Amino acid sequence: MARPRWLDEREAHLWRTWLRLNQELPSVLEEQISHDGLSGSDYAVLVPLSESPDGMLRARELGREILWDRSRLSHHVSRMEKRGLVVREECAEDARGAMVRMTDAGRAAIEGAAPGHVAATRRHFFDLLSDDEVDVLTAVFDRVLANLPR
Amino acid sequence: MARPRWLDEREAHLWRTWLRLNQELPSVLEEQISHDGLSGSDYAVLVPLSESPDGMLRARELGREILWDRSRLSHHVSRMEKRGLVVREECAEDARGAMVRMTDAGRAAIEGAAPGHVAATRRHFFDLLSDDEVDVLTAVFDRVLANLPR
DNA sequence: TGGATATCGTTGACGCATCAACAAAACGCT
DNA sequence: AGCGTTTTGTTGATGCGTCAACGATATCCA
Repeated sequence: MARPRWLDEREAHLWRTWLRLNQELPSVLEEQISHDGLSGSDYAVLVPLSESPDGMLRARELGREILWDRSRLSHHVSRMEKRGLVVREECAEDARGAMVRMTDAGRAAIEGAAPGHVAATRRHFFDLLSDDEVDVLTAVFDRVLANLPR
Repeated sequence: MARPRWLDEREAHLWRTWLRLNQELPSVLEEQISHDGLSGSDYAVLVPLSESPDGMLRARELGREILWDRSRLSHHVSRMEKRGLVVREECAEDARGAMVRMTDAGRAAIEGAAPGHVAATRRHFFDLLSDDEVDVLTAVFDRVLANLPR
């Protein structure tokens, strides 16, 4: 760890590109989502809710899905609640728990935003990839993710 | 744009993995950098400065390199200045401009942090990639980046 | 059963990012 | 030269993310 091998030119280029892409692509997609009155965070919260049976998840579960800590989720749910996108309810089987339920307005919001978001995702990402490249990226990302701590 | 093709299962998997990786890998690396008393933002600012001739860049240039807007850079430079990592100086050829110069303490900080950061980058990323995969990722990322608006 | 421990969600404080407004200086056009 | 426009950097207000502390409940284990 004291004197690691430095990155060679190819690696350095890839790394810079990766960093740049991670800054720019999300911000382009965020901007697209915002046209429909949602932030990227709103969208992240609403997706798992929309995929769940009653549009409802326990806060803990929801946080686990999107990798948010409890505090961040609680704060953001409060804001979304004020805007009428979700509501909190008591958790039947665990009195500590809180359920987060999507409102009709919430469902309408994400259903309105999703097509544009998917289209943007295609336009800026998938349309530019060959099938083989999708395979390589999937393999690499899965491997890197699996190797991360925790 | 009204009814785009939805993502198929392969694409959806890759997309979720990509989102997850973009959340987790930076946070793992940030945590590593923070061991050396720097934030990821500090590091981002110090890298271009350390690569520039006198450890000095015009604010505009610096912001362009790391894709930060002026306001963010100005605020962050103010904080770094208080901590003695950089100093502001007047710009000779443009009286509007501001130069940002790395102090000795700033150089010491990034030189102290860089080896660990590079090691972490290897451990969590490059060590897991084959040469061919580096090539594919480079090609893909360059292409995606070139296709982004602006 | 009871007391220690762990988990869950909320809250308030703080730091950082973003946005709009601004002043100063440079540029462009006639 | 002169006036409008553009660029540059700073500032203050606002909103979000993170952290530590907390009360409430559930779980564990003797």
